[in-house]
Amino acid sequence: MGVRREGKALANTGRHNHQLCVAEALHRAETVCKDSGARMTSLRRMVLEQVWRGHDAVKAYDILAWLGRKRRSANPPTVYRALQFLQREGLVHRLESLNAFVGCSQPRGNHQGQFLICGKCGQVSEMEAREITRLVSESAKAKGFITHRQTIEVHGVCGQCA
Amino acid sequence: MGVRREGKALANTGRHNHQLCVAEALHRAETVCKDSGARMTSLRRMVLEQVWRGHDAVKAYDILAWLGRKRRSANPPTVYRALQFLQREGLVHRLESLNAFVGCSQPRGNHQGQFLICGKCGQVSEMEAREITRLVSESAKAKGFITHRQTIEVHGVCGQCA
DNA sequence: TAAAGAATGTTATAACATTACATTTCCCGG
DNA sequence: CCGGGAAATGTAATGTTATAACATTCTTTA
Repeated sequence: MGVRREGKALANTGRHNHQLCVAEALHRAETVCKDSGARMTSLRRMVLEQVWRGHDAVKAYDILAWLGRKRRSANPPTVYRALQFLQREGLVHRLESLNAFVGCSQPRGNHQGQFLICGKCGQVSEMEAREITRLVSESAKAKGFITHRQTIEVHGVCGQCA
Repeated sequence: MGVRREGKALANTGRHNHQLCVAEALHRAETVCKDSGARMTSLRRMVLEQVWRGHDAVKAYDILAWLGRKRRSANPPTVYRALQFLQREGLVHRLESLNAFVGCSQPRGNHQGQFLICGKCGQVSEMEAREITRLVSESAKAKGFITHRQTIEVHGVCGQCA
């Protein structure tokens, strides 16, 4: 595993003011939910806030541990249900190759992203290269395969670390 | 989960003679190991054979259960170690989005594949579209990111099922 | 053939995720 | 305002996936 951040809850990552990222993410969440008629409860807000504690991928059980300190009840289903909800609303993505979650900063309906995962600092950034999505779909189609969903996760080293 | 095959060990999948696939896979394995100086033991052969019981993805614990019937000792590390070895030799791939494994039919050194996973029949086929690999690397590079490894898994419906 | 290194055995536990059912909260029509 | 139904959350148990740590056996080769 690349990096440990448990408990620290650093406010700044790299050279930006991360408070702003969090605030924006929470605000987007309100908007998205208002639009879709979904309920943005306080539990879900807390989970989303934890997902956005930084720009690295966050483990369900880390969220659970943190939640345990803030409220009486916290069990796995609590966290997994909230994460599922946030995924449905497009506010959070699951990274299959890490068993972890990351916030989405462009939660427009149903987009396919590609994820760049830095092995040094753990930061994850999301690309949305429609050419890639298209090329993958077409290549699959050429083999008679109809694409529903693409999982594209790139492991390597980010610009800051290189 | 798409499909159950546990225990059945069908010889034919679709319209082909699967015995042949298995035989070829085992033969390739011998060659690959001879070339790399690695040891192809009987345990590893058995695991590889199970991975090739069909063209769908195989779970580590299914292999474990099967192994348990064939030999005295079978514990998780037995299987995971064999799978790790087979991955190193390029004979097997891990599908991150399924937590499962699939045999590789073109085990030339260090290739990057893309996997087409049918949600109906469970069959997995591997593409090796160098354009995709290239486009993904370049897109990442444009963001300052150096690619080491790509995980590309496409979920959808295969030609036979459609 | 003995030492070294590779492979496997063995026990235990860590890490990740879901099922099933009970209770509470929220919202809406009456 | 209030009662019924749906959504959300609580709770306990368990299922699934994976690794750590150390002991033993096997294989190669000097």
